[in-house]
Amino acid sequence: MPSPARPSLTPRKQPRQARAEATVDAIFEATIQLLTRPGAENLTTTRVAERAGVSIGTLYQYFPNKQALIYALNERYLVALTEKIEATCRAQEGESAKNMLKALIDTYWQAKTERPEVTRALYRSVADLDNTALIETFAQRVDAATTAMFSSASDVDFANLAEVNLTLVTVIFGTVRNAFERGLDTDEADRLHGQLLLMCEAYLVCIGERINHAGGQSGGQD
Amino acid sequence: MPSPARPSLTPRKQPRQARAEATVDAIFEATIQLLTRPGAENLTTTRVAERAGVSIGTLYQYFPNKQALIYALNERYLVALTEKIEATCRAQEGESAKNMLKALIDTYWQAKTERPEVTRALYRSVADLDNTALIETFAQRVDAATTAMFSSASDVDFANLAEVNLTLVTVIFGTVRNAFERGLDTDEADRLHGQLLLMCEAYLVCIGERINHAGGQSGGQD
Amino acid sequence: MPSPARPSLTPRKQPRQARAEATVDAIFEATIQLLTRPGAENLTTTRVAERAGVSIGTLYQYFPNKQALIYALNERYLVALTEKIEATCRAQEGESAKNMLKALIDTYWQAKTERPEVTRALYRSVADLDNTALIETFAQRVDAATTAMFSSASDVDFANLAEVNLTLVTVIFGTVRNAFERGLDTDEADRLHGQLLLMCEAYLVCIGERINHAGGQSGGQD
Amino acid sequence: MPSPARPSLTPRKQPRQARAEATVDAIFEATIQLLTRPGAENLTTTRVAERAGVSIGTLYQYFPNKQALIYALNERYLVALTEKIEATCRAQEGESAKNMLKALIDTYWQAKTERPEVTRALYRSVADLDNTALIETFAQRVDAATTAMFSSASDVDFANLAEVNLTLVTVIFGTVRNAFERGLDTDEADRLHGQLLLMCEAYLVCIGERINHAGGQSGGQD
DNA sequence: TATGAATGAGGCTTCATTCAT
DNA sequence: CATGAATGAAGCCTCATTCAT
Repeated sequence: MPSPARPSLTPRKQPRQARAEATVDAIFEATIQLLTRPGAENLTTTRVAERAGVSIGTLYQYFPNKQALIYALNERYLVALTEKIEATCRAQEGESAKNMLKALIDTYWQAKTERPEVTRALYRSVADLDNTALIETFAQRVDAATTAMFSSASDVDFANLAEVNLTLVTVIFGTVRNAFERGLDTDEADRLHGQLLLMCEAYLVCIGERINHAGGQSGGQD
Repeated sequence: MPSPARPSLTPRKQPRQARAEATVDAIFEATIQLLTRPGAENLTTTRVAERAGVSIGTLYQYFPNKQALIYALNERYLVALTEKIEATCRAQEGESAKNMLKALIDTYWQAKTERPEVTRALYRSVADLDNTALIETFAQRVDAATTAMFSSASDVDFANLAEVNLTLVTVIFGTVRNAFERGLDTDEADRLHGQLLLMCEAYLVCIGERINHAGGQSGGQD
Repeated sequence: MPSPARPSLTPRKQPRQARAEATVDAIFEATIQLLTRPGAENLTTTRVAERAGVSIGTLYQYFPNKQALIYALNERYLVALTEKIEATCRAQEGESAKNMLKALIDTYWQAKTERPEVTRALYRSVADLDNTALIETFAQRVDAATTAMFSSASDVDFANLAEVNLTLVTVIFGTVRNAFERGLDTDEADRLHGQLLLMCEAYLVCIGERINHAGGQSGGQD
Repeated sequence: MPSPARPSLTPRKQPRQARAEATVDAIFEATIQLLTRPGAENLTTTRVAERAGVSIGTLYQYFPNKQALIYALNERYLVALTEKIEATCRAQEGESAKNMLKALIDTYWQAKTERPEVTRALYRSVADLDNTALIETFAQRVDAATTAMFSSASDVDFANLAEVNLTLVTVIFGTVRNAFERGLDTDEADRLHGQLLLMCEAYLVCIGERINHAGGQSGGQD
């Protein structure tokens, strides 16, 4: 993957026919399979094509180069992840902050945990890819979604929403990833999961925002 | 790069003469330089040797293969980081939990921030290296150090030290890394740094351990 | 080159298109040419590809490594040699033992002599190759062929065919190779050729089998 | 082992002191050990020196280059083998031809069989060495020895001693080597050994020389 | 559009050999 | 004399990519 004169990362053509879409899917699937096998560093376009059951020429019909393939794969993953988070955020509109935290943590934790090898593989795959733009794009979408969610909390009024949101999002996502990389066993992971929620709640209490444990009755004039 | 028939990652020979030690240092330095340049995926043994001002053969006298070089570099970094943390922990013996948290976060944050490109480069460099063992070794040393520190806190008695320690360590390290990867500007970073400390303190309060918030006011003669 | 974790010696892909077959032939031919030049120890994949007029990548499309190339070349040679011997054996069915011996010796002698540099080169090329299996396979085919031939001899009935066959085959092939390696001049070689035949005939007489030197005159109803 | 401008093959200096002789012996022994291990193709001067317990510099004090080492090793082996054969020949002076044949075959067979891996290894080691001269030198010595022996046979008068001698020597040495390479089991080898002797005897009979099977009893006036 | 044979720059690594200490 | 750090030419092989069919 030589980087000077970085080539286009956008797919070469959009699959218009069903057949083409199936091909692209097969290629993605093959890539993931190879990526999640030991020896993933051996990911080669030839092997991807082989496993996808298409010729190498066909692969290059859909992706102008290897980086574009990896980029597209990560994009796909990030889109799905982001959409999950957005869905969670929408579903929590108007809920209590505590519920929001719980839902956010659960969603992210589960997303990272359900196919751990895939997560790990994707982390590795982007090592030498300039995916800053990708990351940023999706970070913004996530920030927007969580910000909107928290601003609708039924029981809290955030004085400095931006700061709190950044803190929570950074802590949650960072902690989950770290937990993930430490290879904790299920038991430890579960307990950590719980403690993370506790910590985030404690944070909200601490920053002086009143959480109406009792529900909305005490204030509500907002 | 971990594949069946994993080649040895241990250095080939220990430098015995002073000359040899200088050589190894030059190789490490050259590796870091190449790693922190854009196009880091182009790290090649040839270029490392070139930049280190030694022949390629000399490089291979000390490292049996490219992976071993990267591995050794990471080990070196982790050793230094771990030792810093251990020093911090020892220095905080008997202090208040709040001071401990502050010291721990500061130490780690600074370690990651002072040569950010190096940090970033090392993260990337290990992408396809089986460094699980390395990580685990140092995670244990760090856990031991922080556990010892927290257990000596002057103002708190942890009912479940292991769990609390794991939580704090995972949250702090994960958050710092994530903050770091998001490429926050200095201002955001500073605020996040503060909020992280706040959150950890709040966590300690929340789990029911009594922290003397009042510090001096309740008694004052401390 | 046989080492632990022996790499595959089987060709990588079968040529499907005519173009590909020509390529493989060119590679074989180039290998032989390089092998038969003085300095044969300098056989390198790069030079083979160069002389064959193909790129080094193409060579590796068909042979997974250098050993596989040498192995395939030897296999090819042994197949040809074995087939020649089998043909000779078939042609001698029902002949007299003496004729059989003559035909066998002549065939082998000629096969070794007609392109002596090739023979010599192949002997050298396999020096560090685990070709035991190859040798064994062809030794068995040859044994089978000669055994069948001798068992059909018109004038002899072998009491212990297996032993006699092994002896004759080992002596003939060993002697020819040795004669060959001694670098005898034509004259010496010719005389040795004759003496070898004589010796084998004498052996048959000696082991008590009746050879009808006189042809049919003695009776022949046996 | 690059061959152009073939460097000197003669040892650099003769060991004069006992210490030096021990060093050379250690180097030879180490070479044989490495040569007889699987992976013998990996014979390197560094490894030889290591195993011999001397520095690489010391090795080069005694051998100007790697080829010279291998050459010297083979020379040593051939000298020993030749001397064994010469001794046998001297011991058989005046004996019957049959006894001579038996002694010669036995000697050679045993020499090849007693350390088969060494034999095999040496065969391999010379693959890319121009040892023609070596071979020739020792072939001549052996020829001289066997010729002298046969000419002293008590019971035979060779009309064409040179031809007979060449034939016998070529057949015997070639057959033994071939038997050796076929990897025969002990049983087969033993029988072949016997048959080879038989064949050589039959040859002598056949070429019209009278062998006094009865030994001296029939006349003794010779 | 699909195929797969061909390409070749360039990566990793070895190892015979030298020479300053 | 011995040592062993350093050398660097050169070998093997991979793999992203192209293009004729």
